[in-house]
Amino acid sequence: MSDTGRTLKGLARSLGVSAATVSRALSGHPGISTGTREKVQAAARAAGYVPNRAARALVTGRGSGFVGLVLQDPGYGREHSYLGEFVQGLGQGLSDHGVDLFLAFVPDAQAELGMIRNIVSSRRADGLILGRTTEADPRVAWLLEAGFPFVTHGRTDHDPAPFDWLDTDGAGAFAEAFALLRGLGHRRFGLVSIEEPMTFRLHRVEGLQAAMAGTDATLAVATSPRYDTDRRDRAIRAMLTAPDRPTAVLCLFDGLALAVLDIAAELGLAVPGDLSVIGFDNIGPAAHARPPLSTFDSDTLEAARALAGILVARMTAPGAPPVHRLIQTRFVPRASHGPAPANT
Amino acid sequence: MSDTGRTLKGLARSLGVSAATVSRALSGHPGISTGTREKVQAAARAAGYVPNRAARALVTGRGSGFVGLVLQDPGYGREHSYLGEFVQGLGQGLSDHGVDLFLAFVPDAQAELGMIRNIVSSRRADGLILGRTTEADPRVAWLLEAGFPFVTHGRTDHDPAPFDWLDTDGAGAFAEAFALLRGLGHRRFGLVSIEEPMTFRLHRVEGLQAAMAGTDATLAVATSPRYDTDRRDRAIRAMLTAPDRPTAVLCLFDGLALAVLDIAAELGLAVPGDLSVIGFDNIGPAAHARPPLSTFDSDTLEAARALAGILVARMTAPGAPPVHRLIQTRFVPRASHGPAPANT
DNA sequence: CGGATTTTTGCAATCGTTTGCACAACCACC
DNA sequence: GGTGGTTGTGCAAACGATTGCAAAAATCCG
Repeated sequence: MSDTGRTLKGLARSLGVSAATVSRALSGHPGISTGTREKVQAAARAAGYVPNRAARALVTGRGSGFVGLVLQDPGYGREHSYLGEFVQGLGQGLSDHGVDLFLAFVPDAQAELGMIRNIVSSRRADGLILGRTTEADPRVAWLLEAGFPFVTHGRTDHDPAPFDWLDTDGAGAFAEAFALLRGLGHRRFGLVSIEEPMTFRLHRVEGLQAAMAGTDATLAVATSPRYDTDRRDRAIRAMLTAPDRPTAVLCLFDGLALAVLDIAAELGLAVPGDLSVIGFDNIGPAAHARPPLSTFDSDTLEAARALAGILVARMTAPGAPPVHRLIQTRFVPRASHGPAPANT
Repeated sequence: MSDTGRTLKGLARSLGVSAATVSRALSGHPGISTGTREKVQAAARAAGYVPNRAARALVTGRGSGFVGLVLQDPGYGREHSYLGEFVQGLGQGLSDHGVDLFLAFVPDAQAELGMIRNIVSSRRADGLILGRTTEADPRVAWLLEAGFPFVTHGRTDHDPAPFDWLDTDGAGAFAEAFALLRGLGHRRFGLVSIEEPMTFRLHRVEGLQAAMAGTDATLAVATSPRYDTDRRDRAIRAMLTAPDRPTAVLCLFDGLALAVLDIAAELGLAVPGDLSVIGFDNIGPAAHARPPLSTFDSDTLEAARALAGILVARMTAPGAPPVHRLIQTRFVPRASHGPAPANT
């Protein structure tokens, strides 16, 4: 047999010991003499032995060594820079713990749920990361019932949540943006948002409304389905051509803000002279927009890395109390906001 | 036992047949009567049975159902939009074939090679995708020797290559760019490039040089290490302030072109009045640059999807002749190029 | 130096699936 | 109703690792 060094058994044979001894020596189990342990470890290293993952996973029942991330195909849409950053952060965070990231792509929400079930049943992953949470998220409900380790990026309507989550403080950011613009003399505000019941929308809007409460500021809202650019543009155009158009517009995320910038230019509105615009996320194009977009940086990379850490901790200690982490954002002032126009 | 429906054996027991029969019925093997087959399939569906991947992989020796992509950490640098698009394309292409994508992150080239060896030895993946090839790529050499299925995005110096690759026709694009600018009256050209021996650099530069041969056009070259923005900016600045500065600059990729745009603005050079700039890749920010960047679109998403298809084909037919695919680029004319200045 | 104790090691079962081979059942034909 | 040929099914041995339990070896102690 030529499997010397490739398999446990082969390695054991070439050393004249049993497979059990080799296994214990390599995994640092007690009950192995220091001499044998060192001999085995040296031989394993020399032979370049790497345990077969499938075999290990099979016997231990867990330990595929993967963490899964299920992505809806149009979900991250053309938001590739976000996806790239998120994935890279996760990968970095996981590789510190010797875990690999596995990605599954599905066409829609229903397929996503099916895929999650499939992953759990086939034991293809030891844990899952859920992005883009909704208020009543069926994925969360199912995983909770299945008792499978997971962490969400974003909150749901559970309170307190019996699972781990990490979220960015959108409410705080929007309150901060309001205060800033208010201080610059703005009184008529606009909000460009989406229709989907994502929790990040909820929190940002609530943060804004809470900050506005008690002031004499007004709010016009433009919403559209997330991936319908036509309706989005129509809604924005309507908002900007209304009689009492806002002088300051907050956008749920940068993609919307960039659209506002384009439409403002098309309508002959000067930014920030006539109109202030503030986004959220600080995606790549924001810095290169005309004018460069003022926005909030949520450090996706770092958030993803933290998510990875939380999940790994959960997988190793299933019983630990849930971890909830709210990440503060950082305002990135660029050139798309300024004082309210004089004639207001 | 409560494993009815969760495992093959349990399913078999509840049906009163043997595990072998269930296995054959589900995997469509011949020699099973239609009646039993349908009964088994129905029961499996009803019970939501999903085969355990580890067990299957263990017995078949292959078939972990994963394809691996190893990424160097600073490798894709801040090029997250590229990474996101690439990963998404791969995922889409693979999921069509029931294969999942798995990502491993490593800090440097040496670790990457180690990781590849590790993946192959542990049978964690059935195939690998290699990005960012260099001319003499050690990963390729090793995988070739190991006889492990892989496909590269980009060529190496093998000719003809005894493996599958897919690449974008950078030579063609740069020749096209030269012809275009030449037709607009430009005679003094600049090239902003990097120092690393990536094959995409080689091909683009060769394409440009071949197109220039026999003309009276001149070429100034600015190079720097890929991720050293200081040296990059100094090199660009030197090129643009030289006595006979170029009137048209080709950039190896968009990131460099955006830097050229910034530096030109800083130096008071009008684009495209004084200087034409053309990039490559058509990344997100290119469309939002000032002025919007003329560039070449290589449709990363589609390329990645094609890569996935090539790899799956290779995994199922290891002996087939190597596939080589050169993807044509599409010029995206925007506002950063124009006729040569009059006083030249 | 013999027995008790502790250490070190090996045996064998197990995880869930696939698959070669043998066997049972059925049909048809002479 | 034997013989021969299909067909459909089950038995059992893998795949490569982990681990409870028992046996063997080493150590200790009086």
